[in-house]
Amino acid sequence: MAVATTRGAVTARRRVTINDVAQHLDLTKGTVSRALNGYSDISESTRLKVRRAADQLGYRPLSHAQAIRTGRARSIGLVLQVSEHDGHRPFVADFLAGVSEGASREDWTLTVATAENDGDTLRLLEKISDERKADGFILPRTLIDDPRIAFLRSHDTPFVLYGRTGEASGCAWYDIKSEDAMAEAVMRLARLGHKRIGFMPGAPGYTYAELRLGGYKRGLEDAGLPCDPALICDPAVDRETGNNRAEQLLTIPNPPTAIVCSVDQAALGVYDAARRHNLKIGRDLSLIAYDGIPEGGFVDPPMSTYAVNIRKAGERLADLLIQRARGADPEDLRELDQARFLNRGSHGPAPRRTHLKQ
Amino acid sequence: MAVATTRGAVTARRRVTINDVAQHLDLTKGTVSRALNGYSDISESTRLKVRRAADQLGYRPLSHAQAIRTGRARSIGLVLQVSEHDGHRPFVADFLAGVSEGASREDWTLTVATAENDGDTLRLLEKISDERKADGFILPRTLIDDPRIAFLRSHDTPFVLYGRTGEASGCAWYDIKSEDAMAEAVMRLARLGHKRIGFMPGAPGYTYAELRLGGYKRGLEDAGLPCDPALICDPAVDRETGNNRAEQLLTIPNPPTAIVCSVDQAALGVYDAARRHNLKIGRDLSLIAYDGIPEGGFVDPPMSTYAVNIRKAGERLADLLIQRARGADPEDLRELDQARFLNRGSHGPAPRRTHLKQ
DNA sequence: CCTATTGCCGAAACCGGTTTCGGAACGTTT
DNA sequence: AAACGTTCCGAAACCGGTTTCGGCAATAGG
Repeated sequence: MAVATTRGAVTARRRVTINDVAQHLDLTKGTVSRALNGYSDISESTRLKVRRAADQLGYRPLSHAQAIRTGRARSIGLVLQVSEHDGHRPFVADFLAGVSEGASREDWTLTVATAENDGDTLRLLEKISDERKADGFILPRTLIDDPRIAFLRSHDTPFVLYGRTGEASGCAWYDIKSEDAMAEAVMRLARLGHKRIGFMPGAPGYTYAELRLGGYKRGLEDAGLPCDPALICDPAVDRETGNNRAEQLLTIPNPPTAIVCSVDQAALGVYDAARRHNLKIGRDLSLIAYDGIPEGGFVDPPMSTYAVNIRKAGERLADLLIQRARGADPEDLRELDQARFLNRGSHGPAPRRTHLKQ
Repeated sequence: MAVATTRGAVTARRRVTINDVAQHLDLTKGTVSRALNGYSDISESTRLKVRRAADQLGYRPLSHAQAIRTGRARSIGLVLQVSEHDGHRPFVADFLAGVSEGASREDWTLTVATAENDGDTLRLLEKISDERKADGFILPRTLIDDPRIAFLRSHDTPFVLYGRTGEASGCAWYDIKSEDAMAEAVMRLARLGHKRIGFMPGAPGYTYAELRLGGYKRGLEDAGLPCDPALICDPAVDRETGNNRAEQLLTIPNPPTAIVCSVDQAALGVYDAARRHNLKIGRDLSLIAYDGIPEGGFVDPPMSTYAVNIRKAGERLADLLIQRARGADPEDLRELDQARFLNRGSHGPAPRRTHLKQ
């Protein structure tokens, strides 16, 4: 008669434990463990015998049995904050793929949780960390003043930031030089004859928003153009707000002939506003944005933008976190990468005379 | 002098273990454990004392220390297959939010991995299951003949399907009655006077595609319309293919005046094709799709579609899996839900005469 | 008043690994 | 031949929990 197991099925196939392997070879489990973990006090011949027997018997150590002694669960924690209207959602799949790839390369796994707000996030970080379901965390979307950092520090839990931060001392991070992209975008437009170049900032509070605004200003400076505060609209990260902010920019006296957007999603709204004003994007109004969302390729004309390899970001972050959890100095764990320009149809020479209704 | 800990920092705050709690109360750790886990052989007064002391000391059991004896890691496994061009990507964030919510409600967590192909998927399922990083799996996007099912069965690992399957005996699942939505869509269009209603199937091999096609056919039958094979185009799940398939439908003799799409993303392609043919969606060509992606609200006119509460799906699936892992009979773990119709502008009365170029 | 039952907790085994320690076997040096 | 050093493995402690078992004391029953 079949025996019910804890797994809920009726077959009674017992797990192969390290004891089974040891018994099969007439060794002790300690020896088997050391052999499999590459200790130097095991002879090459027994090491081989053990590895072969383990493979043959299909032995796979229980991760939590290992964790109890080693203290490491071999798991990366990731708490995603998914707000209702969030332009960053499309990236989630790619980002996960990258982190997962980077994790499994070192034989780690990924523990994911989602939070609605900041309080939730901290609560989840604490729980996952306290129960040691993860050995450390990747913190996406770094804030200028990020409560997660202080929190994890006080909990003595390793972490790696996706995005630099203000007080970054002792922090490991990976980031894209989006400020360079913004500066370069301004230069491109300036070279095409644009004198009035508007800017649409990203969500306030986030480090990237500050950096990209700085990049825009640097670009103006490099191009020898004045910085007119009226050309910098209010922040936008989604299509609808982007639409409104573009409206704001297009109705000032002497409106811009080009707009640089911090975020692709918001740039989609610029298309809407342009249509309303009878402006043809790429001819009457130039546009360069940032992120590289797939939708940017489908609009008419396709959007010129700086694309981020979000998957690679995830991969690198996973690698950095694992090193950090293994004790590496955070100061040595910092990487910067750059975005790739997608030269498409949304930017062109400055129009002779402005087509804008004044 | 500060002592370096395994966590990589320099503070030396030792973890509070069950022994600390026991010692603090002058009890044994066994008693503390039983008190915290609600055993009946512990008096109410000590139970209270223990719980209070645990809270006060900040005791939180190590999940893997528990797991080693109980055999349960309290973790839901999820292997996502993220192919390059995948219409299902936008859902990932919502789906994760749902699963995460359902998991944490029972104090479980979520272990996620991503795979490139079927082989990868099976390999990851095996690894995660063998190492017991997860107690069971949620299997999204059920195939008619799904290799994951046989695999997990043979590995004696619990699972719950998102989507029914062919040979579903002994399987737990959650699904949306998308076939009903398709049938209803056809009825709506028929009531609006449409006689020639086309259908764009979803990805072959998936259960949902088969079911939705069936729903379409049932709808025709209910409406008393003949089923013309020429009105059923080849499958499409992304915008570009949808565009091509729509072209296919619009160029047959006596083309349809309405199209029902299995997938929103593909329906976006129908907009492109219609524009090319100078057909105004909602007037010259009616369209009803399925999924409820956000982009559907931004196209012109907004897309009429059946929206799925993907977050709720994740939540229910998490709940079902946990029950399954706790030993519940899979036959009792089956739920059906329905999609909600978003009555927007992409469908309308059948045009008097066809506007299509023949 | 003695026995049977019940309530409640201590003691110890147990889960499946890892790591430390000591010592047997063998070769090398004086 | 004795002293010493290496190589390699067994034995046992250990990690932090859970679960089983047995026994003491208080209560109930006859």
